Amino acid sequence: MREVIEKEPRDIFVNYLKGKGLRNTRQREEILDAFLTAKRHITVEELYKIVAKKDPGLGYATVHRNLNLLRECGLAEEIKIGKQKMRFEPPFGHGHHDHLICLKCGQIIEVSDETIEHLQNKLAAAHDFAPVKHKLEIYGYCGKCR
Amino acid sequence: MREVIEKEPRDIFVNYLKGKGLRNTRQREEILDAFLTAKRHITVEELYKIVAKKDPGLGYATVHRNLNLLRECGLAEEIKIGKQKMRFEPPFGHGHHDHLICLKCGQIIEVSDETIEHLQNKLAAAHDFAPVKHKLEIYGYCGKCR
DNA sequence: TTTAGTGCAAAGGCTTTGCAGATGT
DNA sequence: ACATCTGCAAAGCCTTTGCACTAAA
Repeated sequence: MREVIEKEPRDIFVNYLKGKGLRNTRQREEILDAFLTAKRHITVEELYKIVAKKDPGLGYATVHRNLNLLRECGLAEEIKIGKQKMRFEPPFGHGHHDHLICLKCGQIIEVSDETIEHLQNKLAAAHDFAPVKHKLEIYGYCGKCR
Repeated sequence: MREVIEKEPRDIFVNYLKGKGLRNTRQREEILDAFLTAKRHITVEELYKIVAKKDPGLGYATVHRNLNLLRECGLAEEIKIGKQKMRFEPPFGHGHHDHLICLKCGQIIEVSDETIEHLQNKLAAAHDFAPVKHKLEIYGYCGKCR
């Protein structure tokens, strides 16, 4: 009676591939798995090392190519803080991208609050904008570094 | 009777230089001016072209070096969206870093709302965190692209 | 005059691309 | 079978660095 709504990251990816006539390969599975399982904010190099450990022949370029696909379909987002390397962020908690970021030690605390959904809709409505998702980053100092 | 509180971007920069025993040069002035005057989210190349027009001998490396200083003292922030080039964002509206970003055309609408200040303090308080500033990005589709 | 800054060019570091062989569909 | 993928290595693109000269303080 109804289509399965694509909700799981894996489904989103597979559907995206299908929609573009792309194929699903062993390497794609491995990279997707590693990415989704990873700690937050993984670098390309970290991801490469993880997959290369299981699949030593896998190439760096393949990681890049697939990370680009993951970004295109909305599963990966780049973030860069200060001089740190670029990192890719997996989709946490179904659209919760709210972070407290320590300016000193770089620690990132993930938080969540409903208020922001309302705020999002309110701001969007005021600017003829259809919101899809948001990202909130609060910079400051964590308990240890204060 | 009282010190001038460093508030203007220019003062922040000059004080930062002083504090580190660095010098103020013609090139620094030009780059700072161009950066502060620039449209939002300028790329290194765009900034280079602006200053190089006024001062043809000025080198690319100098722009980079000074952009790094601007970042170190908190005046410049890197942002990257999708496959776009890295951009540097000047400090707008005294700490307002709230954007509506169109997923299709890439347009960035700057917005501002007080609610978020409260939200920031609330979230920070709940995690033993001392907030300094925030950045909110709402992704979606603008009126034209909807 | 002393030390940091600049410009240039070379070096680095990371991402993308070209190609031949491998592999989903 | 046919078009896409992969792995490798080369090419590209920015950013950073080394050095001799210039210029703030």
